[in-house]
Formats: sequence, C-alpha cells, structure tokens
Amino acid sequence: MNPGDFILEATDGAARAATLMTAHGAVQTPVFMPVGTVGSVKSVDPDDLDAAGAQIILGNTYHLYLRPGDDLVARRGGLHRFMAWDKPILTDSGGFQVFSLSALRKLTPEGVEFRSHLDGSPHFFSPDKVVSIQRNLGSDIMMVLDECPPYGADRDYAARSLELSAKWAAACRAAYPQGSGGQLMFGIVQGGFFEDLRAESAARTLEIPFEGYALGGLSVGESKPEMLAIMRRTAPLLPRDKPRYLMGVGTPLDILDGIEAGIDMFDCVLPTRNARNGTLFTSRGRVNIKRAEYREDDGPLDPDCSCLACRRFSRAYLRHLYVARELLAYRLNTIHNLHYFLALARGARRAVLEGRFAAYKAGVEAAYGGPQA
RNA sequence: GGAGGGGUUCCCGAGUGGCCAAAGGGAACAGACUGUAAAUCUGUCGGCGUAAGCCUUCGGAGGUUCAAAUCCUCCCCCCUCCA
Repeated sequence: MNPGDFILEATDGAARAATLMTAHGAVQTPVFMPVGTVGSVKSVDPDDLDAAGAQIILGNTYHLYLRPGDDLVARRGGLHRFMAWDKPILTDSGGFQVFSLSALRKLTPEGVEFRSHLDGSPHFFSPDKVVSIQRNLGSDIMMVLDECPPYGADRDYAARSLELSAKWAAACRAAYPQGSGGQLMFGIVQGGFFEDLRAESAARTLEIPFEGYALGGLSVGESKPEMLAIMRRTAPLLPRDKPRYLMGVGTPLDILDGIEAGIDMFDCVLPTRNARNGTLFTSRGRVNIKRAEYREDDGPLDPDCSCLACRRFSRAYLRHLYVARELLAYRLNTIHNLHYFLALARGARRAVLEGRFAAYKAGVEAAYGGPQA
C-alpha cells in the first residue's frame, strides 16, 4: 500500500469503515485525532497517546512556524522526530487561526497578512508558504490554506470567502502536485451556512485532485441543527473513495452524527481542553469532576473505562487533584478523555464492520441525554 | 507599667458619618468550553421575597446623630516598641 491509498472496508448506511495509508502507517477509520497544536498534546506524552489508542494526531502550521520555527523543526529531522511521535501527523494550515485570531489579520487574494499573537511581528501566509512550512514539518497530511468565515457571515461574505479558499486550494495543490512526495494533501470545503454555497465550494474543491476532502467552517457558534443540516447535506457531495474529514468537531454525539453522515475523520480540542477544565466524558455521560458530590466518592470515574485514571484512582482523588490544581490532574483527565474519544471512534468502526452502527449510536445517545435536536 | 497600632461578611483585606449588605483577592458552589493566544472564562456568594422591599451584620455594651463599620465612653482581645 502507498500513502494516499484508501480502502473502504464496510459501510452501514452512509457510515463507513476504511483504512487510509500514510507515510507513517495506516489509519483505521472512523478515527478521532487528538489535537497537539504546538508539537504536544497538552499534558500527555507519546506513550500516553499510544496507550489511549491514538493513531494520528494534529499539529499546527501557524503555531509551529512562529515557534520554534518550521526550519528549526526540519533541522531536527521533522516534526515526528522532534516530538518523538512516529505515527501519522496531520497539520492544519493556519486557516483556523485566520479565523480565531481575526483581529490580528488581513486577507488578500494572495494570502493572509497577520501579526504574531506572541510578539506582534508581521508575517504573511501565502498558499506556497503554508505548503513549504508543512513540508518542513513533514506531516503525513497537509491541509490547504483556507478561510473559515465567522458564524453570522452573510451570503455575500461566504461567497467571496469560498472563492478565496478555492483559489488558495488550487495554489496549494500546484505547490505540491499529487505524487510529488509521500505527504498527502486535503482540500477544504467552505461556504458558510448556505447549502448552495456549500455545494458550490464542494464542486470547486473536487475539481482539484486531493487525497482527501474536509468539511471546514462548522462548530463556529451555530446551533446544533444548523451544523447537522450543513454536514448532512455536504458530506454526500464528497467523493466516496476518498477520506472525508470534519474539521474541529466535536462532542461525542457530534462525532457519531458525523460518522452516520459518512465522515471518516474528526479532530477536536474538546477532550483535551475540557479535561484541563474539569469536564470528563464517560460511558455514563459528562462528569464535572470538581462537583462537591464527588468529594467522598470512592468509585472509579468510569467503571467501563480501562484508562490509567479509571483503573487506579477514585473520583474523590481525581476531584482532589483537580481542585488542588495538581499537575497530575491535567494528565489523568486528559488521558481519560482521549481514551474515551478514541474508544468511541473505535467502537463506531467495529459497529460499522458488524452492521450495527445505529444501535451503537443509540447507546451513546442514551448516556448523553438522547439524540441531538 | 508606659507609648503606639489593630479587631470588618468563611479567610485575607479595603472602607473613617449618608451613594454600604460593605471594594478587591481567595475559598466555596454552579456553569461554559467544538481545525487550542484557554491548566481558561462566566455567574452566585448574610437571611426572607418573583419583585419592590424588609430583616440581621463590621470585637462587646452603652451613647451622640434624621442617619454609625465610620464619632464618643467603658470593657474584652491581639500585635509592635520602650521599661
């Protein structure tokens, strides 16, 4: 198998189970990808990630370019070697930072002019630049530069933004044509919350040959029904024989809704960030570990979980660690949440392979208070 | 024994006549977090009441005043320095 090969193993409704080949090994989908923005999944190490079952993690172009610098990483032998993670890495292009750091940037047809959030220094990201950075990082999957329009953007804005993203996507591909190396490149569909613009963006993006296609610009503040509607309408427009990636999503229920719609890959900061903020995802639903009710609770966080935190420690102890701001709290909480999200995706894969995805999804929904509106 | 400083709502700590149920911080309690500028942010935090409002509270007891955490008297306790 070669990087970019995508083998569809089973379907259950629109849900799929597949294997994507990369330069650093195979990824079995559906898959959840932990976010490791600056070359580290916050508070855990590569062994923790392995133990949690992580197959592939994210890195970020914008952040690593600013610090420590992609050239420095290249001199260290690339991001995998630098961070001692030898499994696949997907790098986001900085498109999301164009959105989340919007006060510090200016868009032009040629790219994004922005100021570093670290020191205010001016920088410019063109499609070429973003590809060159991701080549230096040596990620297995590069993302094209895109603009993620803010929620509430009007039709006009979304249409112009889509145009910009399509141009940038073509330029990114041109800077790294298919087959020019072992790195894969994914295109990104935008179009805001307008179904016809989503369709147009999909068509424009599909004109360009990518190894995978992503859905961007969701979970930016819209309601659940809005997100689901766009996702359900757009996912089927993406090629069946290529991986489909829903960027930045989501909650356990969002992920299952995505899988049901035919999405293969997900990433989200939710498990890691919420872990550091005391919200844990379990087979029985959310647990806010700082709550007083766990003060003397000797039971495991999640009796159905085999992670380090659940195996060895009580809720009372985890609460104490969190309340006392002990560093161990961040690590254990993160290990647990990643364990949960990764197991969720693995379970979904197994369910698809066995043709019982609907029942699997219903089971999780029951734990999280029923299906989403 | 003498001189000075101080006791404020769970804690620390502002407040020296009305705008004070009393700044700010902490703790506590609850909530948020979706391609990570996040180990972050928000709310509540004397009692009753939906509310207007009423009641209780600034070491204790009295007093002055239309009005006192703030002024006066006495008492209790703590700290610093001198003997």
